[in-house]
Amino acid sequence: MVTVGIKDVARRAGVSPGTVSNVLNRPERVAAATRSRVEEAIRELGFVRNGSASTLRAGQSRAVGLVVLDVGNPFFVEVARGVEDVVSDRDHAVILCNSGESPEKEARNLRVLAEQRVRGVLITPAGDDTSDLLRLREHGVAVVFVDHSASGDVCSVAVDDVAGGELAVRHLIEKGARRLAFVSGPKAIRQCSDRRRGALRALETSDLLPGDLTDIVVPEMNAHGGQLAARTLLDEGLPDAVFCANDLLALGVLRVLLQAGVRVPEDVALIGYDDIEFSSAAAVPLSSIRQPTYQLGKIATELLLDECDDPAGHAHQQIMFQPELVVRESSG
Amino acid sequence: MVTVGIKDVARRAGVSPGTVSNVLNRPERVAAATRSRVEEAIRELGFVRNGSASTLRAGQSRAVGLVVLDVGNPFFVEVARGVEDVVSDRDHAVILCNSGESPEKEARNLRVLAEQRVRGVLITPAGDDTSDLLRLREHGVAVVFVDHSASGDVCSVAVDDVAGGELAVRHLIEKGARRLAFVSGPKAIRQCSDRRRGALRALETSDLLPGDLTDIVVPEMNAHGGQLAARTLLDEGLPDAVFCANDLLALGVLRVLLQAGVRVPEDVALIGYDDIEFSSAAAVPLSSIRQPTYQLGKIATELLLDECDDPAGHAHQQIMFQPELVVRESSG
DNA sequence: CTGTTAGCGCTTTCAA
DNA sequence: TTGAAAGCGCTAACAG
Repeated sequence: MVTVGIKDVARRAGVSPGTVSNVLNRPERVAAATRSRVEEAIRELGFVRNGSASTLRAGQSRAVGLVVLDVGNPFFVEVARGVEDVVSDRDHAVILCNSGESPEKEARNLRVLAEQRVRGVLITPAGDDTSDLLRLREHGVAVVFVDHSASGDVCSVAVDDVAGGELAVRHLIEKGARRLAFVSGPKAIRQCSDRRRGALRALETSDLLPGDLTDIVVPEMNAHGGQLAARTLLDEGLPDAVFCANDLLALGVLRVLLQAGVRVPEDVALIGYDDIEFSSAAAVPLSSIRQPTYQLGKIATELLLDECDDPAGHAHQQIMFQPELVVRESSG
Repeated sequence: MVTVGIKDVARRAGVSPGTVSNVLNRPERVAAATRSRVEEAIRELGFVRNGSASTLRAGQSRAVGLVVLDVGNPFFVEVARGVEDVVSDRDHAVILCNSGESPEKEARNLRVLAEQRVRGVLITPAGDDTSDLLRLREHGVAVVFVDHSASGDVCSVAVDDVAGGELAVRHLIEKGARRLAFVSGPKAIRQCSDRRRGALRALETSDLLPGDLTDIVVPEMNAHGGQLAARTLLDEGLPDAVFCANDLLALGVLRVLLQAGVRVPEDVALIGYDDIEFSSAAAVPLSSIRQPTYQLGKIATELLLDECDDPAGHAHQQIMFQPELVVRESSG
């Protein structure tokens, strides 16, 4: 095992360690000839800068944390892509963490990120208690909420989920649905409660009553959760239409319904949320609510890094996008 | 911005910094009373250990790197789940990197991981030149190949892709296919070339000739690549059956074929690879080759951490799983 | 433009 | 069982 430090490089190039550090961090301050001598020594020796040492000395790293609810969900993968693109443009790294919708796992992830002294954290919170996050900020870690709208003194980039829920359910009602079901994950997840509120709002502007919407809550917002929900639906009597809080749930519901011989959309209309790529390729192409997913990640990261680069001159912003209805066969 | 160090904790608890460090790292060596006093001080002060400092001092971090070809591919997400489970059991962290099948991005990722002084790297290499990786090992970073079989002095966990390719194509031939196409990403990706070799082997054991298999190579192994391939197929004349190097490609092919009015499997039979969750829910449920994906990640990580914990007593292992044919409608 | 120097916060002998 | 002290490798003043 070889360990090459900045001193070894300095010796080899016949300069001081400080100069090597300058070549690494502020190359413009070093004479071209010296610089190339140092660069050659670095190459010859296979020197790799010790990130811990520079982070320790500089007081902060060149990494940001991204904490998502479910890495298995293509929605978050697309967000991550947006983050990654900006971050690597600015020569930083992303540490991707998965909270699996669990506040405990989220807290563990945040502890690790705090220990790593990341410059900032992009997070879709798993619960409604964001006090841990505010504590992070006191330690000098910037925070931006992703797919979650904040108030006042934090940046956030979100999509109007109430509007999205309303869009989905109004569409189902226009297609003739009178008895509806809403399939979602735990109510503590804001995306779920907001989309539900939107659904209720659509009911209000129709001749239906709140009681015409049945809630089915499952523990996880993935295809497995959807399958569970569909079985409940099958047991308790099918509604005219089902609105799922995301496409993964809808795909699971679709699968079980089709297996049971239920026709979609003839017997039951179905709509999901997020418009992930797989939805259009499903057994019955899935109607959904589309969000500017990549943009969410991209803009959130720009906000975060701007805040890190100039904390004083930074004004917190809350950005809210509008979602869009995509109609396909499942509700056509 | 608050900065609480180990010294502050020590002062508050009325002990020395060394004792605080012991509470953090070897609690059993500290008297119970002292320990709880220190723990209380930690809580009161909101102390978070500086990971850079401890990594610097200890010479290595408690993190491992995972470099995958495509985070957008559910196959790798499932691998990552296996990795994550083991790693968090052992109180380590994962730094997840995406090479996007590009050796350049891979090299950048490896540099970052080397700077972070990760204990080890789990990687599915993007090219066939693994010399960068061997260099990593000289710097004391353990390496385990995932979904890629190595020889002799490195650990690897893989699935027999030649056997898988053979399984897929033999099945298509048994179903009556005489003219076949193989859709894959760049040949430099080992998964592609191995699966193709398997396909040819199946041809050999039949009455078909190598010329009966047409190669369609697309730049990216995702749904978009599949769509491209399908258009080529449509232009150049359809074969009886299509074997895709992964399910994402197959899903893309399926979509374009169906849009063009081609019936699957009546006009063209189709089989993918990986058996990702979405495949069974596709417009025409997709036949595929199943691999023990989660196990791949889990076992690779165990091998890696064992090597890190006891480099001397560690014997390198190459583990090879056998894949399994899953027949669904698309080739039924 | 380059060298010297003083730590960043923590771990880890070694003594007490 | 606890304390004192010596760095880990690097950066950022400051001097030259």
